Amino acid sequence: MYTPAMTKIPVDVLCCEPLSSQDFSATEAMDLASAFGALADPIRLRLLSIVVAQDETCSCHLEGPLQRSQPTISHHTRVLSEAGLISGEKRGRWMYWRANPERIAQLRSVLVTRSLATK
Amino acid sequence: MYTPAMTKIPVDVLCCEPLSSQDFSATEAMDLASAFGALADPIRLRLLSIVVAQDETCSCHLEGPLQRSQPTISHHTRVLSEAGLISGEKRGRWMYWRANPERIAQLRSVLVTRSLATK
DNA sequence: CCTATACATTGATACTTGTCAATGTATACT
DNA sequence: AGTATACATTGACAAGTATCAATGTATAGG
Repeated sequence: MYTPAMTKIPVDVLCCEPLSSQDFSATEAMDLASAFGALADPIRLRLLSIVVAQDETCSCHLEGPLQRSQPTISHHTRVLSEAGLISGEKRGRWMYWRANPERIAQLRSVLVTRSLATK
Repeated sequence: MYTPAMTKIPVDVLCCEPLSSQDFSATEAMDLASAFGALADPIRLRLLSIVVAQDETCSCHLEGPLQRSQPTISHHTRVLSEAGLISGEKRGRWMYWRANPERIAQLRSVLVTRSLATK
């Protein structure tokens, strides 16, 4: 609302308190943003959901449920892996993927509803 | 590991159990992916961190800390708003932003380390 | 060796995105 | 009315991305 008494108050006070500090450093924000970027694709979200739900998941069993070609699945596992969300181990001809709970928990800890400084 | 006894076992058993169900529907994954996409930018992460830490945040006090032009700030608040992560209210000439705790909590609940089905 | 398999890489294409200058719009004060 | 302010929108451009066909690489079995 706007009352006549406010008309003489300086603009920055009228608007809101100026911001003094930031919770994230620029580099920290870049790392987290790229990790969230790995989750910013429906195929990768469903892929991660499958990997999390299972102890180990073979790449060969992702193409079917996710309805994507082998190179595309390989691309998505690579993105999730480089984001630190999953880790792969090759045994024989097969590639096995596991979720990285610590990294997932780190992203979860960022999604607070009070202040991101209390992470 | 690979033992001689395994050599006669069919490939799909050797590899791992085939996947039967999926935790996310395609449409559900798309909604969540776009929301995570809103977090996939360091400027927006820092912007959200500021908005969460304060009761209300005026757009005019974001350009300085985030070192971005006014149209760019407007763009990012719009992306976060359309993702449901923040809500804006215009009072007079100023735009005030608040965090949406429910939406943030929804994203947090997706980042589980056991099974995404138990969200 | 030779073939088949599982996955990675490359190349190409269409689409999306972050950024800002320029411009538009609504509000507030004179 | 006229001017200044706060923000949104448009347009343009460079950079990034999701996808798959084609190809490369390593492993397993005959």
